[in-house]
Amino acid sequence: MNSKRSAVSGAVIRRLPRYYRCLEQLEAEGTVKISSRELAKIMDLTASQIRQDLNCFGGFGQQGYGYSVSSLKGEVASILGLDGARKAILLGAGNLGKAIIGSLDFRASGFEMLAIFDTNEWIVGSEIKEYPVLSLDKLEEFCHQHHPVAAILCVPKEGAEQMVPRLVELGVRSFLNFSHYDIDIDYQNVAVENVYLADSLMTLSYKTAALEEEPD
Amino acid sequence: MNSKRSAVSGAVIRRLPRYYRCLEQLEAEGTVKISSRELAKIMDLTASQIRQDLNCFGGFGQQGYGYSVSSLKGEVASILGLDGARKAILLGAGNLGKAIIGSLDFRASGFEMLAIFDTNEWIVGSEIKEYPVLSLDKLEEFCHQHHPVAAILCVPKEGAEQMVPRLVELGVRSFLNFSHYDIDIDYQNVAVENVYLADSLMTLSYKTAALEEEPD
DNA sequence: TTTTTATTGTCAGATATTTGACAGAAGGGC
DNA sequence: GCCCTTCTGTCAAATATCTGACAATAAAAA
Repeated sequence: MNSKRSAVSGAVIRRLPRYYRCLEQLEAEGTVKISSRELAKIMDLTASQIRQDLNCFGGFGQQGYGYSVSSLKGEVASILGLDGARKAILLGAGNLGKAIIGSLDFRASGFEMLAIFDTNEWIVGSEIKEYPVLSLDKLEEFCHQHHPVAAILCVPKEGAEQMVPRLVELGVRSFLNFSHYDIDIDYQNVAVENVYLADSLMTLSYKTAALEEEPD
Repeated sequence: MNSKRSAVSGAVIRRLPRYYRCLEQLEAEGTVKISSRELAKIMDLTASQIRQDLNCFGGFGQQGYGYSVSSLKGEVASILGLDGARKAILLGAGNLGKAIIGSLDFRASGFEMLAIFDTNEWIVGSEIKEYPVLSLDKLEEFCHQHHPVAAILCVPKEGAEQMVPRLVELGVRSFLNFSHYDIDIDYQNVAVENVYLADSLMTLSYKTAALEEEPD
């Protein structure tokens, strides 16, 4: 089933975490089975879309019954790679970096967070939520020793611009990018997930303005 | 030109902030004019798409010349409503809330941030980056007096679930939602922009796993 | 002033994504 | 054990989005 991975469209992939989240909650509520129709109602999608999305990876359902919540959750977790423990580091221990460290569960998302890097000598040597804060000068040394594959960039644009080639050189292959630097530059074999918070705020501005115009 | 607003697809709207960001940088670099082809190269899109995107709102270019960077930037700003000052509040002064307050420029994104609300009595009464932190108990009083139209939700899922109807009741019409509560529930005349940070991390996990599988 | 070149706005075709329809498999009642 | 109902997997049609092509137009060059 995983062999199809490359053929799966981005639209489907972006929905997977939401499926997972929803299944997690259903399981917590004690729901044992669910039909595509019920799930569609909860998630505000069409039943057809859900069946088609899941079928990109395999036939997890059973005709006349539906899907087993726990086993489907397991399948989605496996597709997303949440059962892995890929080594990751975070760069930039400012407000945003601290917020990310504090609010995301790396383990539950398939990563093992190793350390936080920053240039601020005042916090280097301390710990943030169990993770050591190291000096950026030690990046090379650290990477050669521990080989992290993923990096979370919570640094300003200029920082990211300099950091990305350096990290790629050190073997980091995937980036969660919170800076406003577009890592669209196509490195081969590098995965990027951009989160542009400022863009979201502007999109909200647009939507708010649109509301005022036509309160239909 | 704004009359077409409702007909514009979401795909186009989500690209607008990136256009704006790019034009801002070009202007800062002193670029006066730009053709769709040049812009396409910078943004890694097709020239055709750029021309079509912009034409949703009006013909801002000039044949044989291209687009004036500064005037196009102005047009995009106006489309996004960045020239406005819509009153906004932020709920939840935890790590994430502080990070959002610290890293986003509300004024530049069309909003006027009025205040931050939290339940933690230790910080109520203090200020975070010029904005007062108020008790959630004062929400009704505050809203009746100042009429904010937008709210940024940096609270946990349960908090958001309770807060949204309360805020809608108080006249808040648009939400930037960082909680994992899906405000898909269709209130009429309410705009929502969801930012699911945990989803982004899972998506990165998927992409990282995919890299390992086929390093082609 | 005329010609050449650059570049837009627009349209139609291509591609991607979503939806609706239905055959066939599995469960549940009688 | 048989029938009825439920529900999946899949296919084809509908819709949305993107791309390539080109006439029309403005600037630049001659």
